[in-house]
Amino acid sequence: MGDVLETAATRLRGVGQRLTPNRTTLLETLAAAPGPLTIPAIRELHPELAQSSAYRNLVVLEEAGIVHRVAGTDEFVRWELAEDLAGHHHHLICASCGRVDDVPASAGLERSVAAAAAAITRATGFTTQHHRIDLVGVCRDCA
Amino acid sequence: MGDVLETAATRLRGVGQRLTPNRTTLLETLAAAPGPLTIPAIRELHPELAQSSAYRNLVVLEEAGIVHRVAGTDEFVRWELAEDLAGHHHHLICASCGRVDDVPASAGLERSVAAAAAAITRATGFTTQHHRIDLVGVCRDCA
DNA sequence: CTTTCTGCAAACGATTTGCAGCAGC
DNA sequence: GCTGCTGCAAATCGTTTGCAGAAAG
Repeated sequence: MGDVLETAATRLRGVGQRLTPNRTTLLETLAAAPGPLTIPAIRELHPELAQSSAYRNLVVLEEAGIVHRVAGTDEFVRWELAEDLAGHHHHLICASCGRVDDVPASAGLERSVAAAAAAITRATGFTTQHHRIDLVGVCRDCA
Repeated sequence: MGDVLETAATRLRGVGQRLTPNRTTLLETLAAAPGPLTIPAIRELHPELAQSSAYRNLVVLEEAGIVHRVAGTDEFVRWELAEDLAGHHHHLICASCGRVDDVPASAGLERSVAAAAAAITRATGFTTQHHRIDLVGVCRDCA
């Protein structure tokens, strides 16, 4: 975590920005979460954070390459730490309650995806930079 | 295609609705597309379709299990035929132009995903119903 | 002091909805 | 007729932005 903040400070400075208290709060919140969070969820944990600051700072953090925007199933955008800070992972999406949790990527699966991506590049000319795997189902709590 | 319309008519009737000209247009457009479409894209192909009718009818078709809503990278929701009508596939998402194309799923990859899903159920209690794999990169045209 | 950051309130834009008229049964 | 469908225009709501003051360097 201290690591995340330090990296964040460096990357922000590289874009001419500072690591402010609001931004620290955002990063600590995302780092502690089991999966990507919506802005309402973040603000529920930290009501003192003004809505506009949350939105604005997440955009700044995104431009600095520290956080990442994730599209879920519902109408809310979700945010998580960038993969080089949080590690590569996939998402478990509960179709019943909308909750999104991280799962570490398995080596076998990664290998299969890489092989498929290579075949696609050969066949279509599409170059894969990264991938996104979501398992949609029912979480333990909703079962 | 005639098949799709016939199935659609049946499923709509099951929900107390009809297969109208507007709905037929929507389904034909989605069936002919190489990937999921945004509503603006659909309306560009068929400007005679009123915006509200497009939104409203896609919701009806979704409730009837004929089409499916997919979240992309940009702010627009995209629509495609339900998987039992279009076949299981994954998505190539161009990070540069936002375009989304379908690719057939490879058997090896599907096997790996199934194995990973089984391991996750054992470890976390999450039950996977289906999955979503997106390869994000640069399409041939943007390269 | 200059520049960035903040929070309020207003603006934006994709999507949804109310309503009056039209079409299918 | 009754019920559902359509299109217009207005409302909704997550998100973005303008602006004036506060904080950092």
